[in-house]
Amino acid sequence: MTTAKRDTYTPETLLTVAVRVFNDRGYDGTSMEHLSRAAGISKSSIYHHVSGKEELLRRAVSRALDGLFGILDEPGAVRGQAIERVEYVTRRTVEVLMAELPYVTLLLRVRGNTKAERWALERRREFDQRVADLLKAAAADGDLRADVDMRLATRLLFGMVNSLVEWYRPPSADGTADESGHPDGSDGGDQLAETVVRLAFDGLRTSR
Amino acid sequence: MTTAKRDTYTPETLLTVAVRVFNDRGYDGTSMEHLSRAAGISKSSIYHHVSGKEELLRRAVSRALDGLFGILDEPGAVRGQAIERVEYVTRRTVEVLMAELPYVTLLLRVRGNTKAERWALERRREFDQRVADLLKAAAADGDLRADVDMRLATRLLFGMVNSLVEWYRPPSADGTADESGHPDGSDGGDQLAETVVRLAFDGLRTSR
DNA sequence: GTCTATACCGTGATAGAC
DNA sequence: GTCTATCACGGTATAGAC
Repeated sequence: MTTAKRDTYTPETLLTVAVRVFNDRGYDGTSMEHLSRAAGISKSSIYHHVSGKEELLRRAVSRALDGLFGILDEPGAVRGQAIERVEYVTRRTVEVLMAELPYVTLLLRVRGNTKAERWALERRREFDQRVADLLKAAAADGDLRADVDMRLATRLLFGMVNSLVEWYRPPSADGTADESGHPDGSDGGDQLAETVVRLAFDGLRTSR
Repeated sequence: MTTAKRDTYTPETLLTVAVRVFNDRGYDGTSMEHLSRAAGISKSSIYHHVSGKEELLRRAVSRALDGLFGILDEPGAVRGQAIERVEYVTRRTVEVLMAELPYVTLLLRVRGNTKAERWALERRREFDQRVADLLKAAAADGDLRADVDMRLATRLLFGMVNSLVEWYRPPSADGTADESGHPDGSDGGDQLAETVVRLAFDGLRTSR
């Protein structure tokens, strides 16, 4: 915050490194040894900043959940027709996924083995439920197809949206083409969110 | 195979148990101790049947991949209009996911830390590529929307389809209602595959 | 085919010097 | 704030008796 060059770690900067490794090897597949090598400091130095592996996980999923729940309080999510709110939340969820990619990635992969993980799963279900309620309202308005259960529709919608974490890679900061195997959006920037919404709501087929 | 009651383990029956635990705790989060307790035999007895944890993983993802690649050789996937073949493969993928749920679940969660995992990832990409080619053909026919890159469309389609492993639970054998938190399809049986196809290709919105 | 006992190593975490 | 040294534990895997 104060110094220009951060040469020493804070819990924040350490988190950045840790989340990257967690996403690479999986949380359970990551040892403190792995983290220490990635951070360039010794194992014991890590314990100077955080209480252990699980605190890093807690901080990471917290950040992801804050981003997602924040959407539900935005004007576009609370005002207007249900169908418009649904599309808004969908679009914003894609945007939050892109903006907080590593944190959300970790959140979506949590299994529930520890207390922090179970808490994360519970809050995720809460978020899904809130969105499912929105879908139900839009269906009641006659704006979403009546032949499909809206809980199922919500699951499939999130399945599509959340899959972003498996393949989306942010454009590199220096205009260089990203050749990391997983290509980046290739849609020009925020266009991706719009594409996802159109595909989810209007379908893959040629518009009739 | 020969005896009616299997009281002793074979690699096959052991695999059934192991895959369940892997999916529950994550592969890396599962120790041989966990497996031995779930199987009701000692750790060392497991090594009598399989060479170790990774062989169990290899067998599991193999089975999943066989199921998926099998689809591409079925008549419905090789004959007819591209758009029809795409819908067929999509529907069948859902069905294979349901039929081989635990195995495919494990496949879809593989991270790439070991050789077996990297091989699985590679074959998955191969399958995705084959389907992406089908989508491109259907787009060239003018049957899929021209405003979306078909690689992106394939990813989102698989995102939706593959999400099944996160929430679909097979109906219980004894007709009892499934109250396991994650409700089962609730769509009557094979209807689910049809619903996914309709949602993916025609969208969530009311048909115009 | 299953067991107990054990080898051996990597794990998360701590102590204490600098 | 970082290090080296060390601990107790749990991990995979093996040996050999029954």
